[in-house]
Amino acid sequence: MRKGQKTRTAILDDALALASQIGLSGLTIGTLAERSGLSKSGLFAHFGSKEGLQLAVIQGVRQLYSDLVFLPALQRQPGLPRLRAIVENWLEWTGSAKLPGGCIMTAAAYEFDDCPGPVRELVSQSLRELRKTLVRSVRMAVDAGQLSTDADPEQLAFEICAIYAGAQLDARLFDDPDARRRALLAFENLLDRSACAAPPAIGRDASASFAEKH
Amino acid sequence: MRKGQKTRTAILDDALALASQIGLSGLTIGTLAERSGLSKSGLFAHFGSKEGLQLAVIQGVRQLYSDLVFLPALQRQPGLPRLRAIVENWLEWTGSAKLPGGCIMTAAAYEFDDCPGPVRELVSQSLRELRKTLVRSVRMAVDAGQLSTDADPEQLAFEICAIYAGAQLDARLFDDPDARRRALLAFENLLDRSACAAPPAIGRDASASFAEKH
DNA sequence: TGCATAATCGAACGTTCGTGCTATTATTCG
DNA sequence: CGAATAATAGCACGAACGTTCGATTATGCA
Repeated sequence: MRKGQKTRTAILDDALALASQIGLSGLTIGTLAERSGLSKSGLFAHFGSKEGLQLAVIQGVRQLYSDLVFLPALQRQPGLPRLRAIVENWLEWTGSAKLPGGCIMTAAAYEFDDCPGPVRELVSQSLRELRKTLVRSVRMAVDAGQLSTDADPEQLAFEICAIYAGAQLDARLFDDPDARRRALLAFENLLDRSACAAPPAIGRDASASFAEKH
Repeated sequence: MRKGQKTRTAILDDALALASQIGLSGLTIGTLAERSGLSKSGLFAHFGSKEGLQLAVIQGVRQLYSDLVFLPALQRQPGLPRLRAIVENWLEWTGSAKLPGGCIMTAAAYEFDDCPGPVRELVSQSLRELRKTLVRSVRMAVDAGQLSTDADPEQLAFEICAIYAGAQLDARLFDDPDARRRALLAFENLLDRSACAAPPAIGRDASASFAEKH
């Protein structure tokens, strides 16, 4: 790898950490340069503009999402096990990624939702893809007979995303250590609702047991 | 009312609209002064500092919340009707308030969740109060026999907040006109889960009918 | 009406912002 | 090794930032 690429990667590592704390627009070339041990102009040359830096950060986040959330989940069986893995990985990916200030993508979504431009577009597209992945996972679970055919994949995917966004707030704004547990419980409640028409009698015990274990 | 108070109120109106689009830290004294037809220093004198302006904006949002979401809901019977009113009002309050760029409080929550200081504290405290109000409303519904005694008020309140946060993203980032409908559906699903142990047989029809109507 | 006081303005401060340039130092490869 | 090229530093720029202060105008009450 060329030297330039190496420093660019190093810069982005710092940029992700910084952006997770102060946001994408709060991210400043001066402070980032100082933190990375480069001159302002030296750092600037790597991205061409502040917007270029912001886009690079988001691409970095996408890469991390992929590596820490989706790829590991592919090891699990399609359907419910994989969907559960995605949600579990998702809920702790900022920890694994050593991001000191929570999910950059979610914060950017709220930050740029009314600021037209390439950044908003990239964030929007990224989250749409994530949503599609969730929808597909739910569909697989339905096809595998693990969720009821009455389940509404789009609605479920929406609610899963909502749970994630809510968990972020509880964890970071309220400093609530129970946020993850609460989110997982909400997720399992979601699955219960769409559970397969089970052997009559006390049919919801099997899926409810998961939430109790965690 | 003194003249000063009047202009201060006018400034805050513009500030709320602006902050809803570009965020609390994006909000700038220069642009706000221009938009309000005041000089920078003239506007500055009303708030003493940028942080003072930000705090005033959040106080303004709290006032609007109160006027548009909670107070009208107090007209309804305690319990489920009031809880439903809160959620419905909440989901459309930014529209009623003519805020062009979505919910300032939610955006501020993600913006400041890692930035210690009075702003973060005020946002955090405001959302905690909102949460408590929801918990109380759920409890009333339980006491009134409208929700099962098995219902977990804290968990329900968490999920309601999550739904709201999720709806914001769908509406503003995805420009999805179905966001509100989806959110209300998620809410009704939540209530279904905690529905009272009903006259056996097909006990979930009464509460499900609401979602179908909307 | 007159006077104390409140409200607003204008200009300036020192910083920091993003962004160009030109030079200089490193790295890569024939 | 030496030449071509990549990578970085240094410096400067205009603009905008939050903030201060003294001057000026408008307001409200005796």
